[in-house]
Amino acid sequence: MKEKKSLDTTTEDKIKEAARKVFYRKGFAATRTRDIAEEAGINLALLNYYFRSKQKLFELIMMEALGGLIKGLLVVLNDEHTTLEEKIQKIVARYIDVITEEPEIPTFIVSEVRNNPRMMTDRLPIREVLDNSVFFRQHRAAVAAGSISEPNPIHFFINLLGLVVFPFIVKPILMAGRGIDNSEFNQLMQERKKLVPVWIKMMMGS
Amino acid sequence: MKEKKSLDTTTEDKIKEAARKVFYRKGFAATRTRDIAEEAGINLALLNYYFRSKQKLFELIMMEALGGLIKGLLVVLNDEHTTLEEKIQKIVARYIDVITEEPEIPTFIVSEVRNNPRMMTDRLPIREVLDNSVFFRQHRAAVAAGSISEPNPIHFFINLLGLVVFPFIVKPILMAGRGIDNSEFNQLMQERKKLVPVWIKMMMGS
DNA sequence: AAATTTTTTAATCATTTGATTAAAAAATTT
DNA sequence: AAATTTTTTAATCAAATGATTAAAAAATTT
Repeated sequence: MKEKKSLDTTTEDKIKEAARKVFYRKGFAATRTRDIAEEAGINLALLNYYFRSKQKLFELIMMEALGGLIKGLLVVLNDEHTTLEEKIQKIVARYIDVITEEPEIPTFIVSEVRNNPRMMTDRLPIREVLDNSVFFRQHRAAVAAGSISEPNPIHFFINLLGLVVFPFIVKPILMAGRGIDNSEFNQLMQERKKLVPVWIKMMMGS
Repeated sequence: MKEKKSLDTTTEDKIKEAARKVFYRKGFAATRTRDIAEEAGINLALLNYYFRSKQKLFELIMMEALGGLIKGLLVVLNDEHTTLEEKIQKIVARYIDVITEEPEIPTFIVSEVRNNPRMMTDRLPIREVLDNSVFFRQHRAAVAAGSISEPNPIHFFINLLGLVVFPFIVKPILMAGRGIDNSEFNQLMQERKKLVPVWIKMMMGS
């Protein structure tokens, strides 16, 4: 019989959280299993004891990261009771909040997908899910009705996502290159919760 | 006396080009010096003979990449004889062309700057150069005149850059997740040469 | 063409790194 | 509390990897 013994956290969780932190910050290739062990304050062998290998541990972290982001998105995207405009507001606000909590996640995903693009496709049928979403049905309807001028949903989606995510991707450059510190950056992102939906409306609207 | 003996290319250049290719694709940490040697078709020891170390070779590639991007930008940004609007058009068109030639460069830079943010600041005084550019003088003038509604130049610049660069960053996701192939992607980017300046005007204009 | 310098190669080193093992320690069951 | 199972540790392995060396080959100079 297995028992939950969450005196603080279990060893397994400590390792997973340490791995997440280090992988997010440095990526798979630059991460040493010893970095993770040290971060978690455990013996190196425990990592392999609980997770078999660095690769396996990494895949777990990556799938949880992708899964978390996508699941949250789909809930909003498939809400039958909100307008397109409301969905945009929700997506923007939610993603800015989620990524503010874990600012390294976009670069982490982008970097790792570069090395292994099949990661995205092999496990999740993104395309079908997106195309059949309420969101894109509403988008097509808006295009047909003439209230959205740019007909290509790819441009629409890239712009929406880019205006939200790109600032986090260049955050290190902004912080190093301009004199922007963390709280200043976060304030800018909070501003964008209101700004991005307005901008999108201005851009894509007729 | 040194002689140019460009029978095709010199060994040194072969190594540098191979290094560029491999570093761009896989990043510093995931690149093995043996990968570079193989790509260049040379003996491994030659890499160290010509460039001392992997690290030195990498820094050379990175500085050339950054330098190329920034130098091209500054020329446009500081042209006294073009309007703000014309500058935006030029920046968008130029960057889309340059990055289309070398689509991996944005993710390369973003990934590596994450691991070493001081790379950006230590060698190039980005901040001063940007703030004193004709471009931002014109931007401030446009804000003062009321023809641009969003006063914060950071938002302005992030949006401009993001609308251009972000698609390339998520290109692997688009190609894997959606059924977009290379020529389709490039066509979309060519479309954006016209679209982005219009969008920017709609977004940021009053 | 002999001498010298530059370039290239094969072999090897020393470290790093992911992973395993055998034994100790702790927890759980009987 | 003895036996068993689970968790943790220290030591070590084998492969990968950045770098060096000494010698060979090629090019250049004298």
